[in-house]
Formats: sequence, C-alpha cells, structure tokens
Amino acid sequence: MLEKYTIGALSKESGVNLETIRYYEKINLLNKPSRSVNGYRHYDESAIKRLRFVRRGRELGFGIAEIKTLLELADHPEHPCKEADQLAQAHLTEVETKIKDLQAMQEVLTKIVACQSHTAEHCRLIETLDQRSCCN
Amino acid sequence: MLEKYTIGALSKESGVNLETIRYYEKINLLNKPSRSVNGYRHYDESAIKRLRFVRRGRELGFGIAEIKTLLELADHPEHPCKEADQLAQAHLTEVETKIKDLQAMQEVLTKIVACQSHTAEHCRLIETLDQRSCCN
DNA sequence: CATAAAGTCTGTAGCTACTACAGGGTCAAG
DNA sequence: CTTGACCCTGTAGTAGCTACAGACTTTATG
Repeated sequence: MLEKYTIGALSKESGVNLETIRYYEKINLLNKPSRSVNGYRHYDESAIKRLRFVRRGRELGFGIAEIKTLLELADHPEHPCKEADQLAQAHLTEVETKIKDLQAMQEVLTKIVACQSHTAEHCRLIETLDQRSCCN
Repeated sequence: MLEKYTIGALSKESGVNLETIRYYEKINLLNKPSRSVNGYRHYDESAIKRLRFVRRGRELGFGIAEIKTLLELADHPEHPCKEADQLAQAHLTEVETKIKDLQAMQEVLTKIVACQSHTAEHCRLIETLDQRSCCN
C-alpha cells in the first residue's frame, strides 16, 4: 500500500488541523502511522477516509467517544451494525432537540433585533432576555 | 438593600450551579458580593436578575465575553443599545447557520437510521458519512 | 553549494466554560 | 452536643482542541 501522505498533506486532504491529527493519535482515536527513517509520519488513502469520517462526525455533533465506537464498528464488518444504528438513532434525537432549542433562540433574537428603540432605557436587555420578550 | 440570599439560594433561584457562580465571580463576570462575618457570600434581588440574564444568554449561545459586553451595556442606560442590537443580529445569523447545519445532520442521520440492513458490510458507515448517503 | 524557508518532531502549556473534589470551617436541628 | 447541611478556598480534572518552544530535516532559491 502506498503511503504517500505526510501529516501536512493529510491535514490538507482531510480538512483537519495538523496539530489535531497528532492529538487524535495521542488519544488513540487514530492508529499510529508508520514512520520513515527520519521519524516523519506517513499515511495512506485509508487514513484520509478515516479522518474525513472523524471530521464529518464531529461536524454532525458526535463526541470523540461515539466516533471511536463507530470506527470500531466500521472496522469489524462481521458484526451487525445494530449498535451503530442505535447510536445514530440516539444522536438523531439529540440533533432534533438541538434544532428546537436553536429555533427558540432564533425567535428571541429576532425579537431583540426587531426592537428598534435604540436606547438601553427602552430596550432593557436584562429584562428582555429574562422574560423572553422585548419592547412590549 | 436586603441581601438575603446565600450562594445556595442564589443558585436555586437563578438555576445556575453553585460552583459556576463562584467561577463567574472569579473571571469577573459577576461583581464581588458582600460577605458576612463568617465569610459567606450574600446577594440581593439584582444578583438573581443578573445571573438569570447570564444563564439565558448562555442558553442562547452567547459566549462569556459577549455576555460581559451586554451586561456593561445594560449597566449604562445612557448609551444607545445599538451595539447590543448588533451583537444580537450577529448572533442571530450564527444561530440560523447552526440550524441549517443541524437540519443537514438530521437528514443524514435519518437516512442512517432508515438503513435497515443490519450488517456493517451493507451499512458502510465511513462511506456513508463521507459521502452523505446511505445504502444506495 | 550554501543558506534560508518550510515542514516535521516531541512535549508542554493554554484555551473555554465548567465541574469535581479535598480539606477545612460554620450553622441549625434534634 | 453531635450530626448533617451548608459554606469557604484552592487545585485539578473535563472535552477538544490550539499554540507555542526548541530541535531536526527537507526543499527551494540565489
């Protein structure tokens, strides 16, 4: 297998910060790569895929521990992925809650922005956020 | 002014963890409260309002620094709250982006959950997240 | 061919926003 | 008068990075 990627190249290909890659290795999220004589890390295509998976997982809001589980499941295709499904299901619920919360925030912020009396006296921030209403 | 609240009471009234209140004091987000002879902190009603504002702000996704700015604005009613409006506007944009991202996540996760072939072989997780599609 | 810039290495410290102790003092009830 | 609930300070831990310091290697330029 060709191991043509240095850590810098992997960083660019995967979109993951170079220091973060080393960090992921340290916490055993990524396997230890092979090294060339000078001690430089070298990676192959599969490392890019893995790292992209990690990045996307993080973007999707999965924690490191969850991603670790998912990677382990992916590494053992002989096992049923019921567990992975359950993880995804749990996460879906979490995501849906997050969306609802953010939509509530959106509503309040829209009201604050809509408040056009530009003096703190009329646009009393503390009360506004406290009571979830503005300038009424 | 009556300073009838101990830190524990303030914690209950504001919904902010007791240790977190001390932390907020340490980082100068909250003013240093008066102390009784034994060294216990004592708070009044305004502290509750302030702390509720902080909590709500955090819930709305504002960072500590942003909240500090908002509190300062609220403390000076003579200043126009244009700055506060701008902060809220900027934050609203951020929240809207987050909602969109989460909705994209929701879509992907729904697909993963909908994938009913319960072997990792067919439900190839890495490719799934990488390509944003599942079991096609 | 020399040198400078860019890349890599390890290790440690810093970041945000908390949370969780340890080890001690204080206060109210039974 | 002791037990338990509360409070105090200070430090260390948490997640998930990010940013150095100080050293080595590789590559590009004059």
